[in-house]
Amino acid sequence: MNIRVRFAPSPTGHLHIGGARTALFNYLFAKKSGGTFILRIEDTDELRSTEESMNSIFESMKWLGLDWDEGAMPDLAEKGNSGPYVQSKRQDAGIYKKHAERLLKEGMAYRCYCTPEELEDMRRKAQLEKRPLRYDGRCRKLSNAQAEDFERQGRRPALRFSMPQEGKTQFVDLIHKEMEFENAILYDFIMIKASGYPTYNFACAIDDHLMEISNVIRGDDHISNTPLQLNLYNALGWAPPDFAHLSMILGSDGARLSKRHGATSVQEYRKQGILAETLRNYLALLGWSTSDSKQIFEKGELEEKFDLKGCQKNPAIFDPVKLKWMNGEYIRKLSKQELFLLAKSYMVESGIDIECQSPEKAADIICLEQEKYKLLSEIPSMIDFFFKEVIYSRDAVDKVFRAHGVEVILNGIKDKYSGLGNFNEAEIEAETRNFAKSNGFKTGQVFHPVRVAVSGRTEGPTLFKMIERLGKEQTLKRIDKALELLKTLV
RNA sequence: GCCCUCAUCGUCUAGAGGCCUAGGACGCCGCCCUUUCAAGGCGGAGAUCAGGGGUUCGAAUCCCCUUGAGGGCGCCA
Repeated sequence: MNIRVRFAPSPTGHLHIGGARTALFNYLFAKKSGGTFILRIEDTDELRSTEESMNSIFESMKWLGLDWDEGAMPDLAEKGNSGPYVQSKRQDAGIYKKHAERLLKEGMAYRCYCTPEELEDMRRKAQLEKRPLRYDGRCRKLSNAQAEDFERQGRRPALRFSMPQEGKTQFVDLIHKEMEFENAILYDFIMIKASGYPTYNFACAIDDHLMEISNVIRGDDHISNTPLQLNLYNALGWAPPDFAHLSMILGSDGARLSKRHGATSVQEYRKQGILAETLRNYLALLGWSTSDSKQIFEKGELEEKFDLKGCQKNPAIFDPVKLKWMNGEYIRKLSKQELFLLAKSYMVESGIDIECQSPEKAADIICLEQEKYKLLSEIPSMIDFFFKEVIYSRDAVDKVFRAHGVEVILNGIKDKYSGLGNFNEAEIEAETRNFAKSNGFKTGQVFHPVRVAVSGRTEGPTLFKMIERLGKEQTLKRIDKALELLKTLV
């Protein structure tokens, strides 16, 4: 059998972490088995769906490298032979109506004239009487006269599926194994809303069948929808796909991941400077693992190793700290050129005039601190002093410049550096050490003030590499500036 | 309230009856390296496997109950 899987987001916002994880698992499952990965847009919520969200989802998917073989594409284009892949277009094509009418004709669906208010009352009453909150099926046996009466009142009916009231619905979930539901607790869900739009449970099942989806891999929150959809398949005489329900992703407090836990969309993490590779790797490990608990995967390795068998049944808490650690790992693996290209936009964004150095020089400077970066967004603040006027941090001044002998040291170093013909790392280091030794200073005693004088801070790249990159002119200028500052200290 | 699901270090997890005195990773602590901050190396603390009953010669692993957590019960998806 051909493996065909789909990711079916509804365009009501940006692609969030949970959705991205579902998309990734579907993608990996397809790649692993040489199957087809399909992107379907479920925009049957006519009030909340937006084209903007749809495009944002496309963009996040592309960025994550989750390229789909079939489905909706940007600019209203489509790819594949099972289209359209946007449900509103399928609705326009009459696809849902056709199958709904067949069920209606065969007596497996019925018109429901209940108003939202009536349904709300029904639920309230059930709540009060401690009964299950499901629809009581009152419109199932409406007489023609009653129906006509409602029609005359101007009520537009919704179409409900007639759920079997006895027996059980069973299926084998690829992750959870055997699942069983009493049909009596299932309910007559709405297939077609009064507006004519299909509901999720209806459109989803119809499309999965028509698109020949072999495996439905989705979040745990859909478990209770599965028996509903299974009964629909059954009524239609269709063979259902296999199901696999992924555990949820929770926030640090164990509650469902939401805004108050911090960034929740792929886009936000991208902005922070998480690499796409990092996010893929991290997300893959939320609810899935290999038997050796491998953490970092090489390019293409996830596609090769992914397996539904390694999926966890229990929910996973999203850990931003581990994400950051992993991002550092991936940043360290970047080539100089890759890092430079990635960092560039963050530099420009934070107002650094990157053009004041040659691209080679700028790349060189950025890579000086490569092993320290955890987020691309923190790069500018770590190396900005190479590109603009030095600013002495309060902290550094208090900690270093107030020590004895700083003035003597800076003056001495200034002299030494001025006389240097070859202003390179080795020469600078030799000269600096030499100065310390011949004047009876400990190396640290000299290094620290020099560091603060040229960079304005106590932490940074290897001192002599840093000074070489700064250049003779800048270095001397900054030592002078530090000397001026010293005079103002009391 | 009803239904469903889940339960191993703080967190992500390995574990499919004896290999478990429970392994790895993040984080934390210490040491080494070192001019700083990182990175790296080495080491450490951290889980009576939610609790209680069974089954078995033997259970983290199988069964039952309890508890806790999550999900669903929408003309949302």
